[in-house]
Amino acid sequence: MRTLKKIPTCDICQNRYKSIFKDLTLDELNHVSNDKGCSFQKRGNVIYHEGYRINGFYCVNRGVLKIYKTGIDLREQIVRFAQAGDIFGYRSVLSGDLACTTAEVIEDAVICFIPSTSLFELIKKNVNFAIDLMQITCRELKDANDYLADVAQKTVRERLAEVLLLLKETFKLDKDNYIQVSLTREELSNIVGTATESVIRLLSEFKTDKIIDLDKRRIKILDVNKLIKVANIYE
Amino acid sequence: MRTLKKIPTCDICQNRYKSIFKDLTLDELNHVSNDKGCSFQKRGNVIYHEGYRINGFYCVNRGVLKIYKTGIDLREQIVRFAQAGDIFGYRSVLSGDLACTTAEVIEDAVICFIPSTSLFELIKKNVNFAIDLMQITCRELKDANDYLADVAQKTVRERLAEVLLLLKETFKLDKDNYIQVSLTREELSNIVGTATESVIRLLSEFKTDKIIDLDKRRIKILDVNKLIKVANIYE
DNA sequence: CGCTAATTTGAGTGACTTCAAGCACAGTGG
DNA sequence: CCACTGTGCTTGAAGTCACTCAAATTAGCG
Repeated sequence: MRTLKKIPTCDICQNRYKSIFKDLTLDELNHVSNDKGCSFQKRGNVIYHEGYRINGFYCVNRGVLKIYKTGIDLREQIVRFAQAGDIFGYRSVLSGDLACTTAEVIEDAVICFIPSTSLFELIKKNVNFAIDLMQITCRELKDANDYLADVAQKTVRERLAEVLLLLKETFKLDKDNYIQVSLTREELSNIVGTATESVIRLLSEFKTDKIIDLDKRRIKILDVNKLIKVANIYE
Repeated sequence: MRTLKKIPTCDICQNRYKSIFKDLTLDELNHVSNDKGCSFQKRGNVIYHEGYRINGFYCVNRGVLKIYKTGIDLREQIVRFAQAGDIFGYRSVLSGDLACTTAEVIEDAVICFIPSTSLFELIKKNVNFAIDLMQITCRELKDANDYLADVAQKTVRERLAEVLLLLKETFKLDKDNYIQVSLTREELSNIVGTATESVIRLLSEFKTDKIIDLDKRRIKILDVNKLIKVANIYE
């Protein structure tokens, strides 16, 4: 961890208009900018730990984090990712209880910290901000419920296929059409909710079936429709 | 469904102070009371269907509902219950998209309907209401994430034990210490995320082990500590 | 009407199958 | 050299299917 000397101010932040701060006035935005802290964080760094109190929330300037719960036998269950423009840690601040997840950097990141007082001020001052915040929470809630039903009902094979599609949507593709995120097989298994070996086996099956292509940790989806079929998704 | 002639007004509602409306002024409350509709609903009635648009949210005056998602093969996944004082359907209203769950009555209920315009008015007028609403959403989000990790990592046996403990907390006990809710084995399996037969088998195992007692659909927890052990819960 | 008969619904059991976890171990590469 | 990936093998948990039994609903009908 390294506190940045040159803190990226919010008004010129690239993520401004796709972030929760999009509806702030310039004045409100500058307030946030003044109140916030900012740091550089390397892969593996933990921003906050499950069970600890946090007195503010975080906004990702760049980089990627995994947000996970620690289950039985210390096994991680990844519940979501956070990348440029995303906020995390706000749930604990809003509900005033301890962090129920851990946030860990998986791609070197620059992360801003906004104290909870600023958050509540914004909610009070700017109703559109409050509604935006609710919508983010609601979106997360919907995703969580959707995924809950999947995990409870689908096979590991179906879930892995679905997770690959989800990763594709979340992280977009690089120039070679590989999904732009580097996850270990274990991390993948911690999203799907299965054993690492199962992920390895299924991935190589998918590769044999020409559904995906693998290059180390990089994954390219060759046949989206087949993958959708395997994932058992209609709609 | 039957529209009630005598609508229970919010100001004298028994659930007022444990509901989302606890921080409203009397004036605001009367506004809600004027805008709302109210109906009597029998077991089996569906209040709204997954995939449909709803232009308001619901508040339970009395009775119990299950809120579920429909997964593959039309199998239900119950994500939560709603009972006296609880609101439901608000997520779709806030995020402005289609209902992602179905709400069905499992114990004859009286349900009020508050149009979305009233909801947004309240958010704009009363910041404490807005914060309360956020906290409810956050609580639901936490529960969903917690349960996601469980379903992904725990065995059916552990999950059933956990669900029984959850039901005990949610529905309290009657005079004979039975959990005050009547669920079919299939509904139980739709919470746990397993086959009906598995629930039946495990329940009778728990009974043999003197952990619970069964009387038709009624369930009594005889040994909470044992159940906690089976559920693999520390903390 | 009241009283069976017929049908449906839910609970429970047993036999069988399969998915996926777990373990042990062998590469591989940063 | 350690963390990660990959493979083979075994085993057990849990799903599926097929069925019985009991209770509750509905239909039939004298």
